[in-house]
Amino acid sequence: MELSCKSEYALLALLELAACHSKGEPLQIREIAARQNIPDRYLEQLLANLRRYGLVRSQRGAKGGYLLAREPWKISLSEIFDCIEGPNPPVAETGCTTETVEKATILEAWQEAQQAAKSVLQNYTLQNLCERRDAKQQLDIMYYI
Amino acid sequence: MELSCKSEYALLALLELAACHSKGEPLQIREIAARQNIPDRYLEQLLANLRRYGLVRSQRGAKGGYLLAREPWKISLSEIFDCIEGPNPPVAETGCTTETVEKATILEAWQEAQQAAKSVLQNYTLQNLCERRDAKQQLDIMYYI
DNA sequence: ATAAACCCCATCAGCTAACCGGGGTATAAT
DNA sequence: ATTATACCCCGGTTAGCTGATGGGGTTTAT
Repeated sequence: MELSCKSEYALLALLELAACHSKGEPLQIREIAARQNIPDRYLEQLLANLRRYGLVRSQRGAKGGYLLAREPWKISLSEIFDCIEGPNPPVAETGCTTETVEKATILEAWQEAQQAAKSVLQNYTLQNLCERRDAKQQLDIMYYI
Repeated sequence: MELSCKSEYALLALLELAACHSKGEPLQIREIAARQNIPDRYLEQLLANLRRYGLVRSQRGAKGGYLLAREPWKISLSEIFDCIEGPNPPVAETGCTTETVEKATILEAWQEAQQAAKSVLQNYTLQNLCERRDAKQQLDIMYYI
């Protein structure tokens, strides 16, 4: 399974917001886009989505921008993926009885695997990710010397 | 993550082949397609793929068809997904150094989650799947009575 | 020889991801 | 009040993928 560009953009943006979170001032789309090299008009859509799902909040007007809606340690990666990748509720009565026994069996195994992946993502918070990034950055500096 | 139609078809076909495996005679595409309600021309392509990757073997000519290349307990679901979903080697130098520290960090977490899913699928064999299907079928009969 | 079955290649419709653009609206600063 | 800033919403475009179909070959049992 590939990590979609979309999700990567969202994660990168949230990582930036998490870094600014302590100082309480909003960060602008254009600033985030510039720092992480993301097409800004596209990022706008993604952030709008994250806002609708309550992961970030926005401030309009001059000096506006985006902020995390919660502390970075209260946002799991699982939630983020659900927001971005998730708008697929039209499952429409799937799940009740999946036509044939074979299909049901296969689906069960598949979902078990997906649940395993989700569990991992539930245990990662934005905070964790920031810390890992910082650690990586330190390592890079060490190697440079 | 959605289970692709493609993968489901392949799994269904292999499930049929596994059921016939003990009697050693090949099973025809059209027969599999009919039993599992799969477009036969499409299934043909999928089986060809599975053959190239050595999961099944084919017998040409009259009375021909497909057989599992190995015993059902020696084929993991992970392998199957790799064959079907897997033809994505054009990663092209990705993985060496993923541009920015942030991207690398994100990718790491993502891959960790994917690995968790893969582990589940590695522990499932076609045999397991057959058994679970049989168990399910018994249950259905019980309920019917 | 013939028919059954696989083999290979090409094409197509429909969908989604990624992206771009236009015009509207709220807000801070002057 | 006016203006500049920045979010907001809605739509269109393009490339690539998925699921599917069609045509014409080759192998093999009978």
